[in-house]
Amino acid sequence: MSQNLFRSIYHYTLAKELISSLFVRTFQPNEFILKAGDKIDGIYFLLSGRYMVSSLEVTGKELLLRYCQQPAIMGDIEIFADCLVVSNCIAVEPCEVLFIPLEVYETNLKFDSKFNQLLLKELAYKLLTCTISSKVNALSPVSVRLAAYLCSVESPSHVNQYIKTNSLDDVASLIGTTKRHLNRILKDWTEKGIIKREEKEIQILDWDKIKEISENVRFE
Amino acid sequence: MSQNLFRSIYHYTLAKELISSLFVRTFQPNEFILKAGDKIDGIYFLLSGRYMVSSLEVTGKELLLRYCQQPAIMGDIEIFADCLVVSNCIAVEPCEVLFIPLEVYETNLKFDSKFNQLLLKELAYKLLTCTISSKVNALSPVSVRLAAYLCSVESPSHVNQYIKTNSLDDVASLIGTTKRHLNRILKDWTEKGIIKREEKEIQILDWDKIKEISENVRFE
DNA sequence: AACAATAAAGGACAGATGTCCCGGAGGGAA
DNA sequence: TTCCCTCCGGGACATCTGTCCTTTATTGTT
Repeated sequence: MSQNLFRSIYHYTLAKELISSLFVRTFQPNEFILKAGDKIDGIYFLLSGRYMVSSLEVTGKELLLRYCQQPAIMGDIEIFADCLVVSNCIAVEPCEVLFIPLEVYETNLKFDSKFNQLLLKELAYKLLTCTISSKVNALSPVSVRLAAYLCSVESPSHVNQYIKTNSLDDVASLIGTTKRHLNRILKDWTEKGIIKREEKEIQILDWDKIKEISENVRFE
Repeated sequence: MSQNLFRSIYHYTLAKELISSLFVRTFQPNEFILKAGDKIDGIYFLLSGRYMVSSLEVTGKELLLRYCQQPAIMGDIEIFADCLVVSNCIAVEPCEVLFIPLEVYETNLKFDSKFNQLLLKELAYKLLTCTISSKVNALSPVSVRLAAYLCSVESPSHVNQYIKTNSLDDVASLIGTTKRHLNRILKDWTEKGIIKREEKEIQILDWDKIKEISENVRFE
């Protein structure tokens, strides 16, 4: 998919103003790539790294919508649904992002059907996964969502079976529950020997069990 | 939006094979327009009527994803995410649907940027609403979801404040709960004079109250 | 070191929701 | 009419989850 992207953009390398208007931004972990409520200024293509998408509720709760890795596009919903940024996009690893200003899209890429196909594919994929997580949120208990969260967070940089709980409170609001309840579940898992808690970290002793509990749900 | 659709399609009225390959299908209430698991054969544009989108869970539960009215497009997710039909689309009113076979899209419309913009807009809109319902499913109690369901179902043909409960069981699974629990809520509302139950129907006495309970959530 | 401020874990309780099941109403067949 | 079957509403109970609060651990300050 990313090849298509570059092939598609490559068409325009002859147009100097296009080349010069594209640039790569980098974001550090916990940095906002997009912030809910902001006005959208272009299309963002993730080149490397991982970010998470979450939304802030009226209740003050933050709800995790999904984790994304390359290829992933930000800003598409807002541009086509013509609305303000609806969800926060927050880097969880250092992220390189190719930025295409809105004007450049409007004047150059809007009429490129290859590029549009790329956008269509991305939106369809997002919708597919959103549909799934909508169902999960409706029907799965917290233990499943927590296991799914752990599986989703697992990444090459975490192979060491340690998950930094960037505060249990955060994790709780991300999956739509409370710290109190997470503690209950973690205690239960500890007694069953699935995990071990030490310091501020959770050590997963039995990944297979966690995966089993997650019922194959993933936030991605 | 539908004007755009027709303008976009109008471009091709000179191509006889295109004209002859487009046709309108009609579906009666409760008839499947798309059935989960089927192979997708084209793009469907709703011209009139209403349908609902629901998905069948492994648990055997059916979960309501949204209600749709014109303008609405079916088949786009499946075509662009290249997958089998993911959700059932079931007519709830007589529906007229313009059908564009996949080959016609591939050979004629795929390169029409106006048409693609239309598709992008639709997908972005769906994603926006799906994001919202995902949050609702995660954070709203059943009473809110039930009120929201009633408000979503309310339509010109239902002005008479009667909602046919196409079996409480159906409604229950649609909003991701059980009939038992719906009965609890309905009993409570009855005692508060918000509704009245008679025969197999629910009469809404106080729409304002229902709307208040729904917290502005809608399945559409 | 002693104290104060803050955060984390978990107990107690309440409310929301699911499961199981029973009894009554309605409808069809003999 | 009588019997039987099915469906519906709701009681009883269990489980899941949230809220409130206490206790303990941790960290920073003097």
